[in-house]
Amino acid sequence: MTLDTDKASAKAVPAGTSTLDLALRAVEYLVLQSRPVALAQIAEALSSSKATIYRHLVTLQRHGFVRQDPNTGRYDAGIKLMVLGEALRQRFDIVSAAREELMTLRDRTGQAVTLCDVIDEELIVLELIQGRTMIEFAMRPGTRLAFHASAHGKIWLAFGSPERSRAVAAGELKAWTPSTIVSGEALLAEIARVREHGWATAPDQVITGVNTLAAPVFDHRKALVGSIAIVGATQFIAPEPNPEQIREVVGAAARISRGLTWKD
Amino acid sequence: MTLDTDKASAKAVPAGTSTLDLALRAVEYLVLQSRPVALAQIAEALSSSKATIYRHLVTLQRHGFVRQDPNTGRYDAGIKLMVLGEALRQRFDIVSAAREELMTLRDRTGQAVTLCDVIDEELIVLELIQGRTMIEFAMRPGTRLAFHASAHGKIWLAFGSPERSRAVAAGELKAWTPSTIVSGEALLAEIARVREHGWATAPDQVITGVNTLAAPVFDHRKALVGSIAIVGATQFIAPEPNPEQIREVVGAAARISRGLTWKD
DNA sequence: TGTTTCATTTCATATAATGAAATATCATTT
DNA sequence: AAATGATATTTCATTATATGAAATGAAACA
Repeated sequence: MTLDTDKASAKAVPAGTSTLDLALRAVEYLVLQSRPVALAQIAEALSSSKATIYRHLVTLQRHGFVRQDPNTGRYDAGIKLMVLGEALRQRFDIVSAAREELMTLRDRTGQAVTLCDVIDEELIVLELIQGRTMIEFAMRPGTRLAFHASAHGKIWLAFGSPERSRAVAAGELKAWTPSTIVSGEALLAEIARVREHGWATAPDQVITGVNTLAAPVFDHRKALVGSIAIVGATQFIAPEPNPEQIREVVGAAARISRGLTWKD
Repeated sequence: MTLDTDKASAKAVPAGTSTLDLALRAVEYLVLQSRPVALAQIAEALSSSKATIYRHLVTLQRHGFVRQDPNTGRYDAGIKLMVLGEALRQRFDIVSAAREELMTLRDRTGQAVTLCDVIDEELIVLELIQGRTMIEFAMRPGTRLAFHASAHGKIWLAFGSPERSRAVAAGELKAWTPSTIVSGEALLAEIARVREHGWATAPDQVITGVNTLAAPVFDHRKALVGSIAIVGATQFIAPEPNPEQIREVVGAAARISRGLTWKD
């Protein structure tokens, strides 16, 4: 039917509720602000009336998504978002399946360890086992990573669907540091190398002075379900990591994979 | 005007939007489920129609609060909750102000370190610097703690508003372990002791075999703005902690307090 | 005491959410 | 290859309910 195309171009809103849309925008707006904001300001930012926003805030507050500063009466994002975020994170099977191996990996390598998963084409940090450095604060659970500029991402490009790697290589490749791979061709070559080796690195490609060494986790059907990595200063994880580090990371990933075998 | 009272008793809903309320209940429902659920099931659980829920889910999905399983078409909570949760956590001033001291404290004591704050009368873990044990997984940022059954909580009762400690002592005191303080009288005595010492412990009171040693962080006006603690096996943090541990925790708390002095 | 800055409530209006039922889509089974 | 069953999705008439302008209230400030 050609109507679909017409509709899509004419009215970009196929279904949904505008009331809810406004309310969600209010929540996101509040999270972005760094301090509580006045009702009038929210209403103006969303080009809506104070009364409307007010009623939404009341409902949002009742659910804990929004809070009101007891002193100033201004509104702010509520802690429910933090609580729900953590509850959601815990729900990923791989998080509990990998936990012990990740701790062991950190203790054996001395570096911070991260676990990532792709959810709706977004590369998300699900777990961080801290080392002794501060760099890892950039790798908190809930953080989104770039496919082309992270060791985790390269694992997902090398062992995930070909569509994804093609799409990423063809898209815009933002440079985070001077070392970030920005050419599609170079990226595809790097992906091939990663596939061959079975592990990936990203020296100076996310943060200068920091390197990551990642390996893939598969389920019983050989489908990629996660990636794990050690993260540390280039001083500890060289651009060409030492064989023992590689063995540790790849080995831990393989053991987690094995642990997933008997699962659905 | 007496009408207010009448209204309040007759209709408990003073303001707000029912549409939004339904949508938020849908989000919370999805977070609670451990797997994606079918539209019909959500509609039934919230006693609403499929069409209504569908449209809400579309909007929620557009904002990332909800995702749809590409294979089954079923709905699930979206990662936006995780991303927003982490963004929100970062916004608390005390988190960045305390970061370095907390790292130092962990390195000097060898134990995991936590930072808590009270937001809208809820005691929330805002930061966790991991040690080498697994117990700390129960103390992730976003976790809610009980005032009467945690070292952090006792700090907030001892150095916070008298109304709070009175209310908590008078309320129900849930027993998490056999060692949890369940009598209001005993709790008040404990609070007095904490206030006198300047630090609190909770041996076996949250999880058996685990102890916590907490101290208060104040702002320039001597108002309580946070609490920090070391968390570890009772083996490492005795019910009566050794003087050095106490000195470390109380000292770190004092330094963080001092760091807040020049701030608003 | 007057002034500003907020939140909150009221009320008439029509916008926009609603539910029942029809339809589409897809995977799996026969 | 056709049938089945699970699911999402769209349609449409109806009115419930979200809406905005303006009035009010409350509190902090000078």
